[in-house]
Amino acid sequence: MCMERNTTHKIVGSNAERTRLHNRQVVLGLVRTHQPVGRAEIARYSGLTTQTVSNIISALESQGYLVDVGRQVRGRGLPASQYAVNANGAVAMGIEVRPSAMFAALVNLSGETLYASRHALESNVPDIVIRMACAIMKEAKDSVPMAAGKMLGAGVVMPGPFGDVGLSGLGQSALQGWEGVDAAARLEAALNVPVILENDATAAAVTEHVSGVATDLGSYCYIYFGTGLGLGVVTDGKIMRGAFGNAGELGHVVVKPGGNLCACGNRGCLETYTSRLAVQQHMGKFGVTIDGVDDLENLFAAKNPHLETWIEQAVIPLSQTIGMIENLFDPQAVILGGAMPDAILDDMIERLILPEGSVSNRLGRTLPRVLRGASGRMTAALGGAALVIHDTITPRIVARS
Amino acid sequence: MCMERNTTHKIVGSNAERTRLHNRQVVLGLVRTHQPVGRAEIARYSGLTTQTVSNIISALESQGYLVDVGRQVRGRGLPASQYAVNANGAVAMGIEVRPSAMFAALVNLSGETLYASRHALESNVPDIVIRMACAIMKEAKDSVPMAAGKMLGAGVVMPGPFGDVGLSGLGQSALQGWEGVDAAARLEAALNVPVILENDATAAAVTEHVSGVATDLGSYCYIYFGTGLGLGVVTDGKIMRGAFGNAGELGHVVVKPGGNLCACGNRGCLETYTSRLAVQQHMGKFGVTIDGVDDLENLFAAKNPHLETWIEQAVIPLSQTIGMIENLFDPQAVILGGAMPDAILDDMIERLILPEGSVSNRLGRTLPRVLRGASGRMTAALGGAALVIHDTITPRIVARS
DNA sequence: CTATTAATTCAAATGAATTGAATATTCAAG
DNA sequence: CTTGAATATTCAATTCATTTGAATTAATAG
Repeated sequence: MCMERNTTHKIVGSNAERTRLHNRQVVLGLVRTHQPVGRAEIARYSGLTTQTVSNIISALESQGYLVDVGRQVRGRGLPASQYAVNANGAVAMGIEVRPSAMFAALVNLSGETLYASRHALESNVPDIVIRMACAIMKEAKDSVPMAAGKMLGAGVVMPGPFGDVGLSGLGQSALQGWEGVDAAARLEAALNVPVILENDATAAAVTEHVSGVATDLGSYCYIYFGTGLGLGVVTDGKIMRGAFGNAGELGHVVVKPGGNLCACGNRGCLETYTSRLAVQQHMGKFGVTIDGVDDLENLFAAKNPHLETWIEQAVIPLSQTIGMIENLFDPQAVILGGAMPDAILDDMIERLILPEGSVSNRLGRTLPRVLRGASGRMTAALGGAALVIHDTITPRIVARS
Repeated sequence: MCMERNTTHKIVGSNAERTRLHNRQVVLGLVRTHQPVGRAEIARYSGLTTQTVSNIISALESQGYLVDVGRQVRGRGLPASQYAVNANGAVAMGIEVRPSAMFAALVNLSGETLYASRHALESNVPDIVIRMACAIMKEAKDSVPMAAGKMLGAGVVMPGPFGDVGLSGLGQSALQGWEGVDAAARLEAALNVPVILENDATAAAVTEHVSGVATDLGSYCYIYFGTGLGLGVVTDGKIMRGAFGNAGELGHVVVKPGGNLCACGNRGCLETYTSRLAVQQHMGKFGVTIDGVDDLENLFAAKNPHLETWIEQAVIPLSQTIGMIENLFDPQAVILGGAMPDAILDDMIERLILPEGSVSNRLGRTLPRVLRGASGRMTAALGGAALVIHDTITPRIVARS
């Protein structure tokens, strides 16, 4: 039971201004993935004329998004002036709201963190959260003077699912007092910058696209270990949110009919086997309490046998789930990340027994089927910022060649 | 092991012509979903000016896509001229290629079938298939003279998965001699019309959008009972194909770890419980052979107890799967259809025990969670045609409101 | 040293949407 | 019954971004 998410997608007409915006994004996106790169080359990639690209690149350069990195002699003809994205040409704020704390990060166009913080929350009602968000924003701006006038917006990450659905109110994750609140609008008004609202898994997935292992991927899935277990999906460069913004509720997919009883009422939910909650419960049985990622990291480094047992068991439904994701989404790769130590994620990936019967089990593939993504407690906050950057970088029209 | 599918999506720039094309599609799509409707109303929906909409509608009318259905007095002001799509303003061909036969349909803009046929195939090597496709095309044109000059293209449906993947060569469904063949290009050259290549489930899903239960839906999933079991996914009006065109391999999702052994090597694939293959095998145990949809229909009408037992059992993993689909894709609805009799589909839907723990189990929903779609042996062929129509009707830019 | 190749820029043209004014038709008020 | 407000549509001129075609710059090949 959380705030409503407005995911109404409206079909709209296009005009010269939209065209311009779109082309700017196309050019920026192509420079990002091909940098350093010249105008003529971008023209070839984009299908635009060199003249158009030239105009756009001049504009982007004078606005500080791109930098000229000198000419590159490559055969005959006039050597092309090479351009690259100007890392500090713009910044974005990412704010993750959890029930008892807020995590925030200020990130630049290259995904580098310029500021990060954690603030405790006495309460998570809208007024308090919004006031805290403003304070954080101010603090970030003060500590990074360079960011002045370069703020693209804020990506706010809140626990899903959104709206009043069968999985709402499953305890720990819910925020109070947000029912029926238009969170994006309230935050936008208070912070005075564009605001994007998103769930943790999707935010994390986009981080990987902006600055991570998915930089060159257009279609991939991100399994996010948060409080529960989420799936962020990107297909053809587009984020998949679902009709009501609740796509990717991976934790409550049933992997073992008649298995463990889950808080949602189903039996055999993946979350009861493979998630932070699951590992906490498992370790609890042996009198070990886990408070954060650090605890897990230490236990793993100490080769705690109970933890190893858990991993061995957790990897079985996880392998099955990855096979399912592959067959349903046919991604270029599946990424694992979130609030799990890198070492454990790496270990899990090594132990996976990926099913042969999968469309991702293809001859001649070079990319591994499963990759490790960003992890740590800042992941979701960074993802919020990444979403904002993604929005300025990625165009919305994608046409088949 | 089937032909390669070119699903490379390229980011391209926009220009005046693309803008025009896009806006034409926007207008056509909005007229379709709101017909009968006036110019000013479309302007409001689309965000375009009335002048632009007026120009586009005039053009579409003179090209025969739209028809003026008279003025409608609705309060003050000049009564708006109402427009509707001209059902016979354009037609599309749908061709399904199966190992031993080809099914074809000629369909108009409203999704009405103007011609349908079945042709046996001695062999399914490219040359034979392509020659047959040309013959069918000619036959269709001859039998529907009205179609002359109105052919938008052909949608060719072939069994997936495409490429050399872990699920290839699972027997009955494979076509021979198509390895590495650029099927779309070959067909396009031979048929001399634009060709879209697609798998059965996706094609069926699009049928529902063009003329079925999904006319007003932007995000939905279609569970297709074909030889195997496929999932067609549409999110925000966009077809989800996956990175290699193989998204939606629902049949090989594991619903019961350690369960039935599947031809793909996995254990507990959904296909071994809920599919045409599964019902055939089940009935075979009792000496009943099933050759087509008709056989199933008769058995069901006769209340065959073995068939009823199968349905009872099949519905359990199906319910679980629908829950999974809901949680992963968050669709407005899940549609069931394909090579299963309506009566059986309806019965299955009635018997479903949909999980409570699903993001689709939302308060105040009006649409049922599961709908029955088109069925019958022509479904996939009709879907091919629907894809072509969808392509002319649906714009590719979708922006958030 | 000259011809060729390639990148970039300059200037004018094009195409589609927008803007603003004008016209047509109905409803409602006096 | 007349007049004014509301609504739909059209006409004409303008705007905006891209395209087109010619000119300029700079490197390599011969």
